[in-house]
Amino acid sequence: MTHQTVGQPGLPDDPCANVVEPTPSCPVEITLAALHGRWTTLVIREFLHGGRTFTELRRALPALSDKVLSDRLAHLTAAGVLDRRRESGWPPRVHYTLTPHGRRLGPVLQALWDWGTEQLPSTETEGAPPTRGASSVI
Amino acid sequence: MTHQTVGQPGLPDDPCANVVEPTPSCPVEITLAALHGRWTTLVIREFLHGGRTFTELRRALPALSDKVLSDRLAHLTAAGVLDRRRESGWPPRVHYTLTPHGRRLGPVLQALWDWGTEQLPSTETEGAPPTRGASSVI
DNA sequence: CTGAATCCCTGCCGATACTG
DNA sequence: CAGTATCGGCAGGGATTCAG
Repeated sequence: MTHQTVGQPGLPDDPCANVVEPTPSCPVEITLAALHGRWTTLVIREFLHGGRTFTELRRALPALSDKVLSDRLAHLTAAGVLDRRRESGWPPRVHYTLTPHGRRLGPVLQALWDWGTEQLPSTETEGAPPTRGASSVI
Repeated sequence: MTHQTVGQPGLPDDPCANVVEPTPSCPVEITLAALHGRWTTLVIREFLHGGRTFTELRRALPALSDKVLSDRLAHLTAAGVLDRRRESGWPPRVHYTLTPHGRRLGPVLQALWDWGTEQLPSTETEGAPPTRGASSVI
């Protein structure tokens, strides 16, 4: 996405901050691409609690089909978020863990969470009913 | 998405942190929904530099079609990110600005940017070539 | 000037069935 | 056990055209 936030120092004049169309090389796009797809963030959440095997994930997320779970794991592995390790022995098991890079998604998800829990301040036009608060989850 | 990051205090046992399927009421989903869609983050970037009119945005992002720009503005307005104000006079112009809520997307985009610029550390299995660094933007 | 309506096309998601 | 192959449905995105 090629942004730079308000007055924030640190990314003063990155050339990417001026692109005029979506490009996969933009850092914001890279991150959004890593998080892209339904279920992806829920899968990552599971890993923030520790390593998991395919079956453990399937039990943790029963509504997620094998195919999509497989897709997500492959995608996250390719993105450098997960580390895939075949355990020797029988039955064959594959153990996934967050890479150090993947672990640093924690603050990113925290930022997403924080914004999502924020009340919509009634500063838009009138007084928006505060029914969209953070209290009613699921 | 119903996460809670690693050991981070602040969201200790939010009920949403345990959902087993994607739900629109999860804070992470709310934020990702606000950012959802191609061009969306680029549009937000424009607003981090100040208010804009439809035409100004069209000039800033020439490759963005009118329809999609219109869609994005409507979507961001509905999400409480933008404030839409019809300017009286002729020709009719509409001025958009970030709401306070929308302005707080700055840190979120910063977090996304930061993760995207991070080097993939060669700690995954072997030595991954650092060809995916943050240096080559657009 | 600022969109809304329409059409087509592509890519994602889910379900099912099959393999090392 | 841990995936891959295939298919269908549906929503997103782009181009074009029309309206307030």
